[in-house]
Amino acid sequence: MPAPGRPRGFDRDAALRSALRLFWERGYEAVSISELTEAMGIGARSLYTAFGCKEELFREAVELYGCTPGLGTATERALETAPTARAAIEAMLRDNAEIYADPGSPRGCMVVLAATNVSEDNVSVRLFLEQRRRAVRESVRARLAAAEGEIPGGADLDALADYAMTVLFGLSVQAKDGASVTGLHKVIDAAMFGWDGMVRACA
Amino acid sequence: MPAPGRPRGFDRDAALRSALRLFWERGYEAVSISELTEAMGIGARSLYTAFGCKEELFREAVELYGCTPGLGTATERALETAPTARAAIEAMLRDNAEIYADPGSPRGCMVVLAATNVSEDNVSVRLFLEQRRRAVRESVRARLAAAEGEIPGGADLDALADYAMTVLFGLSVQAKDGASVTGLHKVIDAAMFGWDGMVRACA
DNA sequence: GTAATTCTGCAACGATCATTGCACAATAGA
DNA sequence: TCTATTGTGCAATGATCGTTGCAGAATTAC
Repeated sequence: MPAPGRPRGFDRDAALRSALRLFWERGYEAVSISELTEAMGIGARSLYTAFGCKEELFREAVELYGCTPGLGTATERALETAPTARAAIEAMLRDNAEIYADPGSPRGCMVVLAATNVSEDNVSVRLFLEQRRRAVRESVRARLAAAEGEIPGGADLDALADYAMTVLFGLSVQAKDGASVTGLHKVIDAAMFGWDGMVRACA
Repeated sequence: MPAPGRPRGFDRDAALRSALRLFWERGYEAVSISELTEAMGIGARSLYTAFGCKEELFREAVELYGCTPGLGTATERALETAPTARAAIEAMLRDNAEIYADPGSPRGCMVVLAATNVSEDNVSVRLFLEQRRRAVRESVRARLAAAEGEIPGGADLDALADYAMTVLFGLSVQAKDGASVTGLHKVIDAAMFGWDGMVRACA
């Protein structure tokens, strides 16, 4: 049963995907409504009717990024499926590295890079992504806390989680600067030595 | 001997410092000329007479950031004065961490954060900072190459340098998200285990 | 003094920003 | 067919963007 009124003349999901790519590539403020409408193939009026305003569109795009297989779900998936905490962290880093450096997509993580530079009017957008980053950190922290026996009791789980997140953040900048997938994997090789050393030191 | 013509009615260096802080805090495009003129205490016409245009002002601000003791010089200084490559990397990370989380300054590194989101018109600004980041990486790489005997011959200096830069980049994001100095130092504790493991693995 | 030079305040420039009012089109249910 | 509801194209909104022309002020060199 379709809703009453004139039906929408475009594919809302496809339009949102176009907006996602643009926001991901350049960030919130650096993308204008006119660029969005052109990329989405719709008029400004339709954009506002369908998505509310620019910020709501951005938030929807971020949500889509977060729940799209092969993009935002990689982290959660890695944390859930890996058999050990160490493997979970390594899988999170490596799977994301592949995504960050994928030649067919914007480089780096949208959640890390898409709202770094905002004016005073749009601080809320920056805080929105900051909160998403914090949520990822908490997922990582929770995975470490659930690793019975694997991590010695004296280990600083907060420090371990922050370390993993720091490397993850850094990978986004590296990818944006043009780093290759193999280069990122070598970085992760080193990073996992850091994990091992940290865990061993607290044994 | 002063130059002919009407003398400048403001302190150019002080005005540049004000612009630096603003650009550092929010980034290139998120700061408007009117905000700059207000912070610098001058009219728009004086800004353009003294600095040329917004991009030139930004570049000068970045140069100032780079050559200011306690800001951009920390990295170079750490690389030059530390007795070993390992100590150089650690000092670079720790000294920068102190700067990134300094409560009296904008959080994170200006070179890493100030031109992440730019429109198509200002790609040159992003590339300008990208080049500065690359230059830092080359300094790190050179310091590693100069560490005779300390690092085994089979070690991948590029990977080690990229790893150090990745952690350094990540620290900026962490600081921007509100991480404490002690939190950053704990991250660096873990990161240095990564260095040791990487070096030992290639022995 | 005069000329040359540089800086500054004012007021504007055209362009673009995100957003919306309005008339009309296109559907559903009655 | 009539009403209710929703989407769309057009054209505009006021605001702000970075930048500049111009007249006059302030200095040096002569």
